[in-house]
Amino acid sequence: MTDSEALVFVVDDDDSVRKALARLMRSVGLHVETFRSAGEFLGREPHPGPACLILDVRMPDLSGLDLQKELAASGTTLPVIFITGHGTVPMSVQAMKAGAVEFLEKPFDDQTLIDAVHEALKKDQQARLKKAELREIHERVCSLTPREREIFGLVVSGKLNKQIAFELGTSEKTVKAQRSQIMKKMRADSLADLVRLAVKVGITTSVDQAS
Amino acid sequence: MTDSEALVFVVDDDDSVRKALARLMRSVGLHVETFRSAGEFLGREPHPGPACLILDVRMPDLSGLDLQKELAASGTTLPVIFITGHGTVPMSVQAMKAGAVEFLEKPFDDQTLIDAVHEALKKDQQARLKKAELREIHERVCSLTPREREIFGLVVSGKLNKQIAFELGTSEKTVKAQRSQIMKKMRADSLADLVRLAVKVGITTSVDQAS
DNA sequence: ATGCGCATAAGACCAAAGTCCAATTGCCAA
DNA sequence: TTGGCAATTGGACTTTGGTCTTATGCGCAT
Repeated sequence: MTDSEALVFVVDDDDSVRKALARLMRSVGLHVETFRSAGEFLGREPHPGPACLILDVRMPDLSGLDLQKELAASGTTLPVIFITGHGTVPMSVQAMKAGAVEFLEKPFDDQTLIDAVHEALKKDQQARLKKAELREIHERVCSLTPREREIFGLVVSGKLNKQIAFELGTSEKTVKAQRSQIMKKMRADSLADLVRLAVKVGITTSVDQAS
Repeated sequence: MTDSEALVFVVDDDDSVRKALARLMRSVGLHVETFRSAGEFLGREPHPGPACLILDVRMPDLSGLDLQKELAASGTTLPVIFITGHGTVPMSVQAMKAGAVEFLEKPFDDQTLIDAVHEALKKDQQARLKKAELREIHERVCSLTPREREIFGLVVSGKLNKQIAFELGTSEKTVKAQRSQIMKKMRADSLADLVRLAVKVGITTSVDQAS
């Protein structure tokens, strides 16, 4: 699985900045794609591999902070590094609160930006791995029939087959049959595995006991 | 369980600022304790209830950012709100990276600070609840004998009693006996519960299967 | 030395879970 | 309409887990 290489997006309305950043990134072996506006960036199709975004705060139309908000709202979890010529404290605080990896004022040290980019890419890679794992599990959950999903929840809540049967108004036999179906479909080798899968996708039918 | 009330710590070397902040906090019904230096604050004993810290960045001796670092290093997870007269972007970025709730420049809006304090207290409360839960579970784990802990790990990894017995070179009978001891001591009503407890305290003996 | 906790283990027994096979019903799609 | 699939259930049987009781050997502390 040679997944595509790391990619750095640069969004800045200043041509020379874009060129300089692109050169810098390429000088350390990173692929770059540049955009002159937030809107232009939003038009592109998603990148399959690890990526991050270097973003100028001040831009015509949509500002960098607006774009960050936009991305978050659309569920895109791309790590963002801000650069700015005239940054203010409130601006940087807002950006960092919204999850920015770094907020750099021009002129900045090249190495500082490169370090930030590496950190951002690493973060994205981890997020992707986690997301992929969750998607995989979720897919298995989706392969369950509605009834099986229901029983799934009851099983991982620690209920006995007979209890489940009673609650659902069916027979214990049925529960057993579906239970093994669930184990197959979820590819769980043991109840312990099944519970862990349920925890990962946040399935908690029963009352999560407080101390 | 009437746990003690919320408490706001203020650390600032300026007398008038301390007084003003104390008055502001009291005006919204919050208890306050003020300190004129980081060192003085570090000398106090921990507060049992929800708390947060309003911290001036620039102070003689230990700066606010240093104190924040100090606290983190000592395992204290007190939410911090920074206030400063002459803040810079790098300063605020550092503070936010280190987990600060807010970073405000003087003069700031009273309500903004109050909102931040409430947010910080809420955060601390949640952190305390989570920590208390973990401590409780950890205590139960500590009540297990070394052998029981070992079996605990194997049980939640999904192994059968007979497999566990084989791996440990004992008999299945023994494993069963200790297994029920474990369930009692951990106060788990089912294997599912036990697995969830194990997940919470990060017990993963077996290979955590990747997709 | 005497007792206690821990690990060990056996027997007896029951409850629960898993497996294999077989069969029925109901609904959707070809 | 007819075939297929999901959901349902039963029977028979094995394996596993859980409980209770009882008992032994060991090391540590009083």
